[in-house]
Amino acid sequence: MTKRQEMILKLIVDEYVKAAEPIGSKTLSEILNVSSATIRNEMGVLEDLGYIEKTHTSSGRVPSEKGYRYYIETIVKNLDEETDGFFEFEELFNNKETERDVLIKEAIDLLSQATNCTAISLGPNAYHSKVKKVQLVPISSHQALILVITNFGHVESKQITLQEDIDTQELMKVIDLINEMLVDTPISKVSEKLHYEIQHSHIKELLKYRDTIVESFIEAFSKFAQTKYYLTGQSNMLYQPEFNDIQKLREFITTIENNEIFKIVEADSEGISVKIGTENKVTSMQDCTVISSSYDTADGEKGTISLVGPTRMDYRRVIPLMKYLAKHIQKLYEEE
Amino acid sequence: MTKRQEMILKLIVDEYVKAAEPIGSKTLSEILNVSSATIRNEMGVLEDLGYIEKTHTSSGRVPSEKGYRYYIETIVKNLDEETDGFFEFEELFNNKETERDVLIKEAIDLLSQATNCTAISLGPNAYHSKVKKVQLVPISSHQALILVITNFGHVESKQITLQEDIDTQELMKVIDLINEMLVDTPISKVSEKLHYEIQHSHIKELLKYRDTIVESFIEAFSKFAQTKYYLTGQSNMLYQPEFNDIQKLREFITTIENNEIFKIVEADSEGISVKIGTENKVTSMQDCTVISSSYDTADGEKGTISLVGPTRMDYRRVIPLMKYLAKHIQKLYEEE
DNA sequence: ATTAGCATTCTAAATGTTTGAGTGCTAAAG
DNA sequence: CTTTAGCACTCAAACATTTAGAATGCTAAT
Repeated sequence: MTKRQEMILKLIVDEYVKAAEPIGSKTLSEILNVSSATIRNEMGVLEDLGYIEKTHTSSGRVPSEKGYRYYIETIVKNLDEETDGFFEFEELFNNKETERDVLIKEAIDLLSQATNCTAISLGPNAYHSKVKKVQLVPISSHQALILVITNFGHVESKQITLQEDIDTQELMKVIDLINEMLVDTPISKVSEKLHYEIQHSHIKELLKYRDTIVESFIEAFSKFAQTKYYLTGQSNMLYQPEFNDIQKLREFITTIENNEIFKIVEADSEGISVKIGTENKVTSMQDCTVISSSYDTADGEKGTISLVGPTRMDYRRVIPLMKYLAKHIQKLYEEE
Repeated sequence: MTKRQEMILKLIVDEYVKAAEPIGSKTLSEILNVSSATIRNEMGVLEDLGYIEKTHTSSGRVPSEKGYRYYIETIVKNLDEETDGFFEFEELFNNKETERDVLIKEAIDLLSQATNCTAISLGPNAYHSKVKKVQLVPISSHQALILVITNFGHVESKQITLQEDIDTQELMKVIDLINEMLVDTPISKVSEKLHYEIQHSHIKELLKYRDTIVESFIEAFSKFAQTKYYLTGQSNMLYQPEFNDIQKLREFITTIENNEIFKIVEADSEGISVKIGTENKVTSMQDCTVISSSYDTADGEKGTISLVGPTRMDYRRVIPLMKYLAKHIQKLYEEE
């Protein structure tokens, strides 16, 4: 591809992103100061190469998926890291007062607003955190609350109903033992350890109904494995012209409500990943691009932020922004 | 209104609900065994009275809001309480194993599925619960977790950062005092009491940085006041013909995403409330009906379940169902 | 009070017409 | 060999026209 052809491809992408309408030779001839016929010839070549397409015989050109791909790899990747210009975001991250999770949520809100796309944060789960403390709080004569706290301050609780004939003293002793047993155990190992130790300790004799209690514990622990997520800005996106087709709009909303969108988002995502159109496997998303950028937390988990929008999105702005955000969120974890 | 006119109104509503298309005189004449001309005369009367409308000069009739109102007040209200026929729901409520909150969530899911409407559960907040226990759990050298537990087993937590020069011993003493101070205090009174007592106790001298600590406490408590909600089934609803208008669809989604829907839902709602079309104040909802049914919890709070759907919905089935659900959810609270 | 009959009204779908933006190709000019 | 002017051609989108059918209101007869 010649330098000029690349320039034309770049312009087609840029203009199409702005206008949402096929770009004709006349438009480009005005920008490049060559005749429209020349542009047409060059466009013919680009079309043969598969970088651009017509929507019908006599329409202007739009970028193909291959065209976008080229644009991203060649043009966006070579941009100087534009760390500036993200003024609102900087302001956000400079506010040291706000809690980390709240900050992330706000950043995601802002992201969706700034891009008119749907933004998603897939928080790291606490699966590899360690147990800090296990506790039982009685709340009535036959109800109690199991509390589990991790070294990163996550709390999960599970209510249990106590059998009539249980001795509170005994129970407390059991909890103390369990506590001792589990402190500093990674959440992922809890179930295993609990089952094993109980066979070899004197809890076995201590408590008749230990099975139900232990199961309740395990249930409480299993909550840590659930990845927390936050999704926002669907409505921004719906006003984009690609969603003028009512059937597509419905399918998109359905996909989101059924959480199918996470099938796409969770996938691989080492660093930044851009999936254009049919590169996504979920059919209702095949007019969309999904950009995911992941970050590492201190405890070895990975979190991901993602952006879902029409294939026609402003990659030049969005990709650096996503990198910037992931970097800063990672920093939040490192500071802790 | 004569008996026959009422019958015709009922039929128009019933048929329109099924077909989603204006009902003509011919259709009804077949059902009622009178000529279409007779029906036309009666329809003329009903239209003059404002119960039905035409969509254009030569169309069939559709119920007006006034017509729906009459239908609900006169025809639905007089139905024998049809407690049966809610087979799937009964099954749900008979499962005594499941936790209450999960059960409500499942019921709401089923409700939206069974009606093709959006269903919402506005859980009671814990504003009037009482403090059962307050606790501080250190999670690192300069991080700690404030835990607050209510008599109904709700837990809220807030992470705090500890000043370098704080003495853990001192801090624990403060927490003990606060605990003593607050046990059995209703959440709604906590802030007041905390501020008052602290002026009159020796905590004042005990701890330099008590202000930040106290504020963190209050923040943790304030989380109880937030009403928890659950919303499901938007996507079901979008496939209804009233959402063929793309603009309406977009506005509806936006309203939901911005939580504006709660403006409508929360309102009054003693017992069951049915708001038809323009009776709702949010403009994007004026082709919808919102049905809310509330229940009392043991601790004097009110919870609400709501159903949002097109004005053309099957009131005969939905209204008894909503009553049934509210009744059974209330029972869940009473059993505890 | 009911109904048959009929002219009237209006929508929705099918069909035709016009316009303009854009293309590809050819042949001339640089 | 590259660029460009010129022209015939294509197609979508907007607009106008036609047609069929469903429903109406009204009148006059039952």
